[in-house]
Amino acid sequence: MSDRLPPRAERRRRTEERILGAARALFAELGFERTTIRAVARAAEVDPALVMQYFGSKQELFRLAARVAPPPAAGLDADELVGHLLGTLDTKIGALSQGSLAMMRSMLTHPEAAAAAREVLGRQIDSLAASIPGDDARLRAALMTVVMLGVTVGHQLLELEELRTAPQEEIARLLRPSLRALTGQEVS
Amino acid sequence: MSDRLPPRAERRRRTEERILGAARALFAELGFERTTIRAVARAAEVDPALVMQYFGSKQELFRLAARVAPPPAAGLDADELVGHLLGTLDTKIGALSQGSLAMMRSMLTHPEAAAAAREVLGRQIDSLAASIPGDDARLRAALMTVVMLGVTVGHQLLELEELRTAPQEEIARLLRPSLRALTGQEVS
DNA sequence: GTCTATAAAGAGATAGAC
DNA sequence: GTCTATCTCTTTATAGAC
Repeated sequence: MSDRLPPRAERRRRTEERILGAARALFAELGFERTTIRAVARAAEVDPALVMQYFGSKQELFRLAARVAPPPAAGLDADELVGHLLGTLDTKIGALSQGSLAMMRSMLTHPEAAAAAREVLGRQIDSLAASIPGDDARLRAALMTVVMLGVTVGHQLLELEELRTAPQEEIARLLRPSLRALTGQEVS
Repeated sequence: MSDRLPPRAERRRRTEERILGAARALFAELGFERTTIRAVARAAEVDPALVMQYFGSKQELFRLAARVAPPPAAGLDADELVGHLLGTLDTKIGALSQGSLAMMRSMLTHPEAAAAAREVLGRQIDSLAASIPGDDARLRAALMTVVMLGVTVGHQLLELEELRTAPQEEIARLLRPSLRALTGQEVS
């Protein structure tokens, strides 16, 4: 145990992180089924057996790679709400986190990804519903959530030409009144 | 060649149709990768080799099973447009055609399904854009399309609780102003 | 025409050498 | 600790018996 950076643990941590990064990228691009342990290992420049050694199974590797950050806190009014949702359209550089993309890519075909998606979307619905008045707040919140889901799927995963080439602000500008309508507020 | 229903051709046609039906159901539920020729054959009560004999490959079977009806013609005003879109929310009985569901289930993970989805959505965008005025008609049409996509994915494929339990008319009622806003019309 | 048997390929996972 | 080699399983697809 030298008291410089301990090469053992530190190197291991970095290798794990490199593998996870490669896994995120491949899962996000290809989905669970078409991504192989071998391909992840190749991309991370390690031996396939090492991936298994570190993560135990492909399933577990996916579980860690597709982990998604919890949505930011709630307690906003309707205007702030819409602004925040539109802000998540960070088409800009890194787009969505690779982890979220990995989860979304497989959410229609992989049971565990589907469960994760339902949970994340459910939390977003809870969060939005808390800021919307009325009996139908939950349904409105669910619709706002799937509207954003549709835009994200169309843009990031299907890469529809019309959305890919439009500036983010333009999309946000057109979407804002549409989301506002779902909050049940009158047009201000 | 008797001149009653020729048993040969007719029986073959029916068997093909039974296989296609089973394939649609399984592809719609599980997606391309997790659906096996064996499972399709079992569901259709035929021999796996027969499926291959009739359709040549799993790819070709999917191509036929995931064929989707072309969208109905255009030429409507904005109001009719929104009404028509909301009408396609046929949550009622058969939901969407099994073929469309099969295509959508795999659109994020199967290259051919993705291409088919882009084509179908592209045609819908064309159709909608023709009825919307303004320079940004195509972007507006694309947003309307992905909004409906998000609702359908959330409802039919992810089966989000809030959408599953809501009556179709309620969803349509809340969604209408939101879609209207995307057409660029003033609220009437 | 229909099915049995099998070929061929690719995957995840594991045991043991170094 | 890392990798070589392999095991085992499952799949699509095919060839040939009946």
